[in-house]
Amino acid sequence: MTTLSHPFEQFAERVLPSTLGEDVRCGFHMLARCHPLAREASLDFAERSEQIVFVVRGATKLVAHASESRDQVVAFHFAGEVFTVPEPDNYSYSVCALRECELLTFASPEFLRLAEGEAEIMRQLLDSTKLSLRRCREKTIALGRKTAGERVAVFLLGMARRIGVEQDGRVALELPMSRRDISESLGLTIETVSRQLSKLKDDGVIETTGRSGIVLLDCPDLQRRAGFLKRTA
Amino acid sequence: MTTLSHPFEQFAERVLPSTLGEDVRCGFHMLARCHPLAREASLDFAERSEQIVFVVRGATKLVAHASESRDQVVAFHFAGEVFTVPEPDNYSYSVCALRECELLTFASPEFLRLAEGEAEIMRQLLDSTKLSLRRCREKTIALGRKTAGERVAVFLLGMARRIGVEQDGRVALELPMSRRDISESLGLTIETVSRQLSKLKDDGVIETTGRSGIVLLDCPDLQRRAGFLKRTA
DNA sequence: GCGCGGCATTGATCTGGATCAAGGAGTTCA
DNA sequence: TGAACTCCTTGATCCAGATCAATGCCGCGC
Repeated sequence: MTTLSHPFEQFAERVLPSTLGEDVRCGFHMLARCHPLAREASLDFAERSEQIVFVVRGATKLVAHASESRDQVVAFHFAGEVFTVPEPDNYSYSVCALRECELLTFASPEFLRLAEGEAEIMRQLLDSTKLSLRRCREKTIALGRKTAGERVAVFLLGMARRIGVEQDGRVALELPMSRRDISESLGLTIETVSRQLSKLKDDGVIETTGRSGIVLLDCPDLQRRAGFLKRTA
Repeated sequence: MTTLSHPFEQFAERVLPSTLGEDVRCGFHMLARCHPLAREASLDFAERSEQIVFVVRGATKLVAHASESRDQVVAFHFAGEVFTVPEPDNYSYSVCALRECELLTFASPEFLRLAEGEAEIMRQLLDSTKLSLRRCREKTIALGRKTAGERVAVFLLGMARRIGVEQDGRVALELPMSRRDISESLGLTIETVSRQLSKLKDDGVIETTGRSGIVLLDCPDLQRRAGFLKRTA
């Protein structure tokens, strides 16, 4: 990845087809808003229309505000991902930086007007929306039917697939989110998440280093603890 | 609505643009599979690719199977709606008829190949996927952060908007799903749902008639009980 | 390096909703 | 129209995870 290129270039390379006409490309460029975000800073779209967000660099959480001091982390998103922030209705949503971050945002109606004729972009948008939907449904299953231990196992396996580094069977993770973020994502409390992680450590399934480092020592065991369907291999 | 027309006609009228070429339209027709479903019958896509489903008539639930006897109702869908059933991964999904039903299904990859050049259809598909995503996120918030009482209130208000009949301030509902379906949707037990409904009845917020009839007498009160953000009117 | 502040862990207690266990009321079908 | 089945409601008890309360430890700033 060319780390020093302009944010829009990164977006274009990832999302826009190379055959795209210069005028349309320019339209997207005009529409793009760049947001450098410090750690813990958040983007609030309270008054605005649906937004399309591209994570140029860093890691983010999409948070829904149910009421004072009751936030639900709806999703985590990492560099290179595209996602949609709904306009506020029963809840208001905001995007918060887990680490220092660079985001590109587009007002959705204008984006769609530009993209409508471009089959490739529409396809990309549909794909990323379907990916979000799939993840959200899996979260629904976890929150509706799983125990604390299962939820934590599901979380670790999901993060391993997305940001893990495999090395001889083990997977090393550098979690960008705090225990609070994890608990607000899993519908648990900080204490319960901590206890479950301690239990996994005691059982020799994971190792932790500092606050954010986790090594998954036994993924098959975690898989069993996650309460997934038995793979009908 | 012309109740006796062929299922595919209903789909075409709702989803396909009137300007669509006869050959493409014919392609969709070839791809469509019609499924008349009796009450409680379900369509299982265990071995197949992602599916696009159109509800011609009736009411359905999308169910995820987490493990034996632990099902989560991911969504309800009513006549005229389009939704996507993911291909099985950690969970397997099925669509189940709440009442006698008629469904039209399409294998997603083939559908997309046909739709790719048709901006209007892609737009519709994106819109219905975003609607599913929005509802799924709201469910996530409910399951992650809300009490039993709040979840039931959210459920009733949601159903009121979708299948309620308003008459002088009250909203009459004829729920097509059982208490079990509701509990599996809200991540609760049958008993808890029943108790919460009884409480609402005692408090004069709703009235029930038979097993499936519910009248919402005081929607503002329900709104308060749902634990939504205060509307910053 | 060292001390400070916030995050994480660990322990003790409490509680909302699950589970277990009967009854009661709607539907259906003879 | 009534018998039987299924679904729903209501009550009693239990428990996973929340809440309350210290303590410990990492990481930053000086």
